[in-house]
Amino acid sequence: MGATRARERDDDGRADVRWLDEKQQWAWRRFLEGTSRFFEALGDAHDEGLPVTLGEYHLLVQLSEAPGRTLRMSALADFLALSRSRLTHTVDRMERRGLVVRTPVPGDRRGVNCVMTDAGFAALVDAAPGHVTAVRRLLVDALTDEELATLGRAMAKVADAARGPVES
Amino acid sequence: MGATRARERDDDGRADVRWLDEKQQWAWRRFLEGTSRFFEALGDAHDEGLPVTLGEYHLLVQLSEAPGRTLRMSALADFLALSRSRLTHTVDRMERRGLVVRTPVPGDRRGVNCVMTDAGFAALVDAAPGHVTAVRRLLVDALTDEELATLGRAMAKVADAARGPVES
DNA sequence: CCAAGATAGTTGATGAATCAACTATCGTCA
DNA sequence: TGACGATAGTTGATTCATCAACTATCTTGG
Repeated sequence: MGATRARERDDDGRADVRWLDEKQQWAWRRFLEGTSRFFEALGDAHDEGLPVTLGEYHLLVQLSEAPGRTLRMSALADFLALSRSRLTHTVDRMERRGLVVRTPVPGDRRGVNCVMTDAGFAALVDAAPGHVTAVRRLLVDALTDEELATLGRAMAKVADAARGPVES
Repeated sequence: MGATRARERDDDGRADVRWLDEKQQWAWRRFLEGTSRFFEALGDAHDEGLPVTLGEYHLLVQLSEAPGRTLRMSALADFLALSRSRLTHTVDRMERRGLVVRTPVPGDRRGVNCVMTDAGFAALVDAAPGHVTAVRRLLVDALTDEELATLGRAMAKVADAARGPVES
């Protein structure tokens, strides 16, 4: 529900949709194109030269910051905004390559911990310079400090807007 | 080259990587999480209730604004920042559903035009209210006018940064 | 005019994402 | 205690994206 709501336009016309004005449309399209090109370019930077993909990199970053370099699957899924299923498959692949291992969660026999191995940490260390350099070139250094700060604030709001209203 | 460059750290250490400071890192992570959640939520809004996926919607929008509701495959790929291959497959699927048709390009026998059908236009009209409502809720109405404007300007710069520096 | 290279688009194989269905464990309330 | 719903995670089928290889046409320099 929610986003689906505005679709009851069949009974008596287009209803009360508030379209975007020029400026809004412009900003929205810039956002769309910018994110698309940004993530494509960043992904390319990882594919050609770095030992882990962008998604794997973010997963390793989360683990590297967790106590014991360990995080439950569910916590990892939340942090990375990934579906459980997708995380399972991703961790499968990374485990095969020896970057992480699965261990049982002590207190809860349903739970599975994902633990970064030394090889995983090495891969992270290996990838970090190229990653950061790319993020800098594509985002941080492309903007003024104010723009970057505003971007951060704005995207925090957007994340909130997207996180909450699944229901209601 | 370029993003790949910073990976020659094997000979004498970490080299001269400029890491991100606190604020930069914060902004970057907000950007990452925000975009991720935004596109997931917007995609969901399309999946549950709207007749076309988000990607198909954008394709139809481009066609709807082109003269004759027609665009060459290559132009479409550029506008949408899609690979040729991906566009071919996407148009395959849409053509099977009758949303677009392929026709030869008059002057150039290599070329293929993608033409929106009436059914395609109807699907666009059908999807538009729900789409716009979702974009509003998730982005436009979540921000102040200034934030949105700055976001647009910033992302235009990001798009530039990502578009150019493939080479060099 | 023609050979070489560029451009346009497709194809099919491989790998990744998604979805629904499933097992297992946990928590709680009667 | 034991039944029921919620939570944790996996599985396998399907759908989609990606990549390299390929055909066909066009363009340009000699």
